[in-house]
Amino acid sequence: MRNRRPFRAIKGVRDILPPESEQWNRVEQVAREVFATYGFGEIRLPIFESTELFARSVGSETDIVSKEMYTFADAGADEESRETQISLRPEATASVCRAYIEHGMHTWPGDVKLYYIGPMFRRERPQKGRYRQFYQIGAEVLGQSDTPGLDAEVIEMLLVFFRRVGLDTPLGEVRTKAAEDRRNDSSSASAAPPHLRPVTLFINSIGCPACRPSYVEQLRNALETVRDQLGPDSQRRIQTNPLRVLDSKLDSEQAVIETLPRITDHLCAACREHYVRLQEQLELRGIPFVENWRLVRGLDYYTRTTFEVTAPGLGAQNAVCGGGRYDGLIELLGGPRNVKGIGFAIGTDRLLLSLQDRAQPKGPSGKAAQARLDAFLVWMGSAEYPAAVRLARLLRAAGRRVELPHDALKLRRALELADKLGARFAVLIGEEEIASGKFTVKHLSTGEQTQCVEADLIRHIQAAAQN
RNA sequence: GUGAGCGUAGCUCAGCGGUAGAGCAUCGGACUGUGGCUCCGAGGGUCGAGGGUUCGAAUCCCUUCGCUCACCCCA
Repeated sequence: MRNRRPFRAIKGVRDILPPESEQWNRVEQVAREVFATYGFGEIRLPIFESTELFARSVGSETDIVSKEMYTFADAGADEESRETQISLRPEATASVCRAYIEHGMHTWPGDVKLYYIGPMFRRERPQKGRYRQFYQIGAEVLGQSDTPGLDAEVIEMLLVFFRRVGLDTPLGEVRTKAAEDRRNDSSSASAAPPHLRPVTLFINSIGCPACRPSYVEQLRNALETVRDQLGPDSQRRIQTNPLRVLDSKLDSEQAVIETLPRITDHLCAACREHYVRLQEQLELRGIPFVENWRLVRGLDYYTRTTFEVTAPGLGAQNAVCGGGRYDGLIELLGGPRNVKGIGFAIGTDRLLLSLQDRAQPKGPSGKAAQARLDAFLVWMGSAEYPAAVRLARLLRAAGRRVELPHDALKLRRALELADKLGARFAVLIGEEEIASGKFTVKHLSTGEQTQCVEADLIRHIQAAAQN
């Protein structure tokens, strides 16, 4: 603490340090594997885009665009250019759509399935599970198809991922005839114990340009009649965005909101049909869901299907994933007509929070627990150092994790360090070892010590690492 | 943008008017080629910052900054 004002991370951003960063890599790796089995390929996107892209797609009246984006003028750009205003991406669906159009992906065979992994930026007040730089794992399907089976498969993939990564995710088997018969045979239905607090899937349909406007008008009228029972935020939204009133959390507004007209009662025939069939498709896949007519996503581009997954252990911000269908977005951004889209975004920070919330105090803890060292090389004098360097290179080439101190340490000190770093073996390289050509290998948890030549030593350490 | 709680050593915290402490961690010693245990010792703080009250402030008051949680909104 020498400096008067040491540098600190900017508000709302944070470092993810080694033991935890391994979990992040694991989670992201599972996503890659699961998504690949569903035919998705990774798209790597720019961190910033034209501000206009987000204004058009997410919606210029949304909170995200109107007050949460990190926007700046690109210094080198032409004053007249539309590209002058740049924003750090607050979400990635807009970028995926831009890339889809830019690269003519509508000519690709079949549906275009893409996933992305990376940071997003929103200038909000930080709180538990919410950061100004946060991370998302997202997936999008773009193409001609808008069949509910596709929506259901995207949700299935999401839940398979959650389960693989270790969240308690209720996910039954696919309901074939044979599966139904088996189910009926077993007398006791195996309901999940309530204390497990599994993730919950909420679904809704928010209609399409054919039916939503008239519903919004009805809702607005209904809201006007109860205006005096609403708080200032909700009163303001009666004009700006009546749908947003629905997901208010104010206790004082809950009773009134329950009396409002519900969009699911005002869908057009096509949207109604789509929503009903979505539910059938979810049931077919053994996916439990909860209808939530108040689930209104905050982005303008959504149509029909919207969904959200909440997980335990997260505080007030308990949504780990949000998603939905956005059938008009590609065209809105100047792309080809009739390209439909559906996708989701998982909040990685929140996912990790929920995983860490599960009690899991097994095994060694601390720095030593994660990346376990296979060997700590102990050399006694500068004459033995070259032999240690050579051995380190050989062991590492074999894939072992090796620590080689580069300053002379007393033996006592070296073994103590090896122990603290959680090494499995200490290899002693001193005068005796050089003279005999045999290294001394000490197994640190048992204290057993043996002597062996280089080839045997490597085999020995390899073998122990395989279990 | 609004509200509440909290800021003392690297970490977790005690002290709450009399001039800075503990545990853990780090480093050294007891212990010259044998770690985990024990014992001894050391380093490390403008008690978040600024102002006020007082003979005297880490302690009381005000302001400010930071962190956390919540509202808002979203992942």
